[in-house]
Amino acid sequence: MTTAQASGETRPGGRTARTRQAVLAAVFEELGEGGFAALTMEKIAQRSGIHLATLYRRWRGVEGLVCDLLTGLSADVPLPDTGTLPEDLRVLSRAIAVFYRDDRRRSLIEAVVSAAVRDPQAATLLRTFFAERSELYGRLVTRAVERGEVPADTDPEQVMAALGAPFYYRLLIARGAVDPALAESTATAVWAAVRAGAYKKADTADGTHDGR
Amino acid sequence: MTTAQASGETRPGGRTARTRQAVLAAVFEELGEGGFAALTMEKIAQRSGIHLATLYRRWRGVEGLVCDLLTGLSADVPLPDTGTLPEDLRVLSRAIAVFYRDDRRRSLIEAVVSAAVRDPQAATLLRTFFAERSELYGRLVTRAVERGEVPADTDPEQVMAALGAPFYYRLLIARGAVDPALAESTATAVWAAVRAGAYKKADTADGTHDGR
DNA sequence: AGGTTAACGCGAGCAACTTCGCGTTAATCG
DNA sequence: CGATTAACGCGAAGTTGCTCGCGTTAACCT
Repeated sequence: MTTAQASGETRPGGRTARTRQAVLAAVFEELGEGGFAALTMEKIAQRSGIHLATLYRRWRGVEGLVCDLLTGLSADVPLPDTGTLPEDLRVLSRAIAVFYRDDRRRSLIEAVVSAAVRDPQAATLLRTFFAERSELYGRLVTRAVERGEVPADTDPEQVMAALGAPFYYRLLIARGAVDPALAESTATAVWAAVRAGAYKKADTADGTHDGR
Repeated sequence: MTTAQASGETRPGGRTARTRQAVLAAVFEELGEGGFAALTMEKIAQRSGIHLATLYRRWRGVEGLVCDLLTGLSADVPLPDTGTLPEDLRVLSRAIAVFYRDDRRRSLIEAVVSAAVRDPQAATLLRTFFAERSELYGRLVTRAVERGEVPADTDPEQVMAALGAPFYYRLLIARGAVDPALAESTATAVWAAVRAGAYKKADTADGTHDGR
């Protein structure tokens, strides 16, 4: 009891981090070849060189793996700031389209959505992940409100959901390619809808919008 | 060889149809309680009273079951015809929202999307199913074009995709309830976008738009 | 440097899912 | 009405996926 490390300490440095990186890299590459359907624990073990039992111990299964990969997916898409909302929307929309041109990223989203249907833990992760993104990119809208470009009670999160929705419809339902045309039409549509006041706050609840 | 029924004939009448109906009903109810995650072949066998081996023989697995159920899902949503496109869009949007208030329907869509990620056959089914629906409800837009309400080269299928997208985003990504507010904002947004000409045909291809 | 103990490698063992062969039931037709 | 044969019921066998116990490696601390 003289030592400080005592009982159940976690040990994140060195080897642990290295195996994690190797495994997640293997998952990402494997997703590129055959998608989630072909994603077997055994294949990942082979490709990463990490033993099968270790994978099950740390990640429980393929659901856990893709979830971990999603959280580690850095926000490669920068926050646009062109000065006007329609341009910001267009830039962001194009960036999303480019983002999903990569089969590995596309398959990753498919995988997490599929996992979320089966596993409540994955569902929570997915929800919070996109909520954070919506909040982050919602700054575009907040700035536009401050500039007086759009109605003052425009809800940034609704706008960002509207911007993303067509892409995920294309990915998951229509199951077609995410092409530049989709990016353009989506940006145009959202801008028109925002101007028309389609995304006002508290459509369902009444009152108490902050008077700041 | 004198008989006409000869070799490998299928036999759709009577018992076969009855078991199919019993099984699909069991799947539908089971989806209501616990969703796709809790959908086990054995549970369906118990609830429907059909033997496990029969289920595997006819449907291969849970993916096949939910796919069959989707195709049998009759179009309960009628085609609106109020006289103006914005009203038609609003009525249809509300109908979709009501449609997905039923947990069984919601879980069914989740299940098929999840299955489509894993099974190419389910993916094809999903794509064609929604393509047919888009084509069907696209008549709303075609009529509006004929009335001169919207730009002549408005693409009906794009409009219908735009109308559906926010609901599936809510269902699959945000994983929240489909509330009336979503229906209203979606209808308003799509109408504004259509007026702004966001959904013109052949954004990606050049030239040769038909001169009628 | 040396001790302690997470984290990993390894193979066997367990459990759930899926399929197979055969006998039985009930559509379909002469 | 009687013959034929899909489709189904039944239990057992086969396969896959996952877990467990134990020995080994290498971080972390003094």
